[in-house]
Amino acid sequence: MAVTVDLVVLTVRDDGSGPALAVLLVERGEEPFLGRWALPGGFVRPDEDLPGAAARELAEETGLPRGSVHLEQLASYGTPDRDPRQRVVTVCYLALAPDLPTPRAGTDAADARWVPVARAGVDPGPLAFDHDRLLADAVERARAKLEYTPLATAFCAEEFTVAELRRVYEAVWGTPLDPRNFHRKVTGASGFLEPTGATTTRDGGRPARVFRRGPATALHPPLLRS
Amino acid sequence: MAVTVDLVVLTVRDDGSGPALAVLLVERGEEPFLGRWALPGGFVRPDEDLPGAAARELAEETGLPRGSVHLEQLASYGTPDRDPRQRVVTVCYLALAPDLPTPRAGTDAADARWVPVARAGVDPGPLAFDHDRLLADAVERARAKLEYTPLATAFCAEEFTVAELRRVYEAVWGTPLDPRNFHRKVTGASGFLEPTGATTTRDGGRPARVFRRGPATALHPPLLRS
DNA sequence: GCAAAAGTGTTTGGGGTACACCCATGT
DNA sequence: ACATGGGTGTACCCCAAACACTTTTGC
Repeated sequence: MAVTVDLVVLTVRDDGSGPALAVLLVERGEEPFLGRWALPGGFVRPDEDLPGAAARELAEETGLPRGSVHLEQLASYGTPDRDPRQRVVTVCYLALAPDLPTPRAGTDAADARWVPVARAGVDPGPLAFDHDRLLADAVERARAKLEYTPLATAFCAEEFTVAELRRVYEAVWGTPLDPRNFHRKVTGASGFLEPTGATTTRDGGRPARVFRRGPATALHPPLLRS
Repeated sequence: MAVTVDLVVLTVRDDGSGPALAVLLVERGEEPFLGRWALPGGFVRPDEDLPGAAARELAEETGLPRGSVHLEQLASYGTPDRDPRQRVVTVCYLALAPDLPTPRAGTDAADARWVPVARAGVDPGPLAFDHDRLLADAVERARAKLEYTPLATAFCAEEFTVAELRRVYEAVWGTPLDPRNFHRKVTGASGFLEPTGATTTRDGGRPARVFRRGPATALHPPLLRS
């Protein structure tokens, strides 16, 4: 029985009509499902643990330093026929990254690119294996986690403004938020944001204060989608 | 590489000082960790999926009909040295059951019993493998899920009173709750409880209305520990 | 009657939404 | 001066905590 890790790498990037949630997909260069789009992933090696395997695959696909990406286990999938070659149990990981350059294709992939989640699994057809389901589960988990954890900062650069953080929430949830109330809520949640003291005018208008993520691991009170 | 499922089976039962959260443990009858207490579990067979393997192990250990127990996947653990025999990745499942008779020992277990979670891993020493960690993760998940899902009903018999449901929450969370506000909240959450029309005086005092679980899958609004 | 538990009403405070308003910059 | 976005103040509403109070049984 083989064990793999699959990665749902999400980011927020402009898709032509404003910031949108996007997922990293690779075009398979081998059978099965040759030519189909799939989540990046690969086999767990005998000497590495599960988070280690996920981090290795992530580094191979994105070339990112390990510390700059949030990585968290989601769930495992092991239907006997999910891989036609042999019995494979896969452990799915969720990775959240700031807007990255277009990734390079990994060793066993023909191509790799960011795809808006609204089009993934639809536009060039369903994903390989059961990856449509993995992706749907991951997106729902990410949406829920933004409510009660400071995870949205994982989509931002190290330093960011409240408006940039708000655009992350709006992209992931797909809803517009009131800028004034959003500002009050996130600056009021203790440990969520730490002011750097700097300001920026990169968004135009009055200069915005610049923050970095604070030490909090949960949001009190939570931000609700309502 | 081998794949197993491990089960954290939780129930609420009287431990001498009122209702308390308890976990099903088995005494290992084989090496490794012979004589130590552990979570029930076993290898996934080549022809069964992960939920199927969990349900089979659960039935072998408790003898319960499959429909009466809530079963949900928690997480996977695969540190290379967690089993001294060979590389094993385990998928941990959480099962919630109403108060059951003392279970029979399974095929490869010397003994099986309910242990209050406060004593598990402490009283006769640490559990086998990394099961202390699995248990801690599972208990935290169960506590969190009671807040925003109707899962507490899985600890109750098919028909129950509001007070019985409240004692479940108090046992799992370890906090006393105001009976009046609790009553208003659970009866007000749409789809949580369905009245049967019957009443009972098994708790003494004024007769209590009897309920069964409703169709809701999430609680609006949630019950918060705060 | 009295104890015990079920269930309801009422007060009060905190947090959410909606939105008016002011602030600080670029052009 | 004006547009643009940052940030604050405030009124209103809903819900949750706290607790007084009524209801319905067993003994």
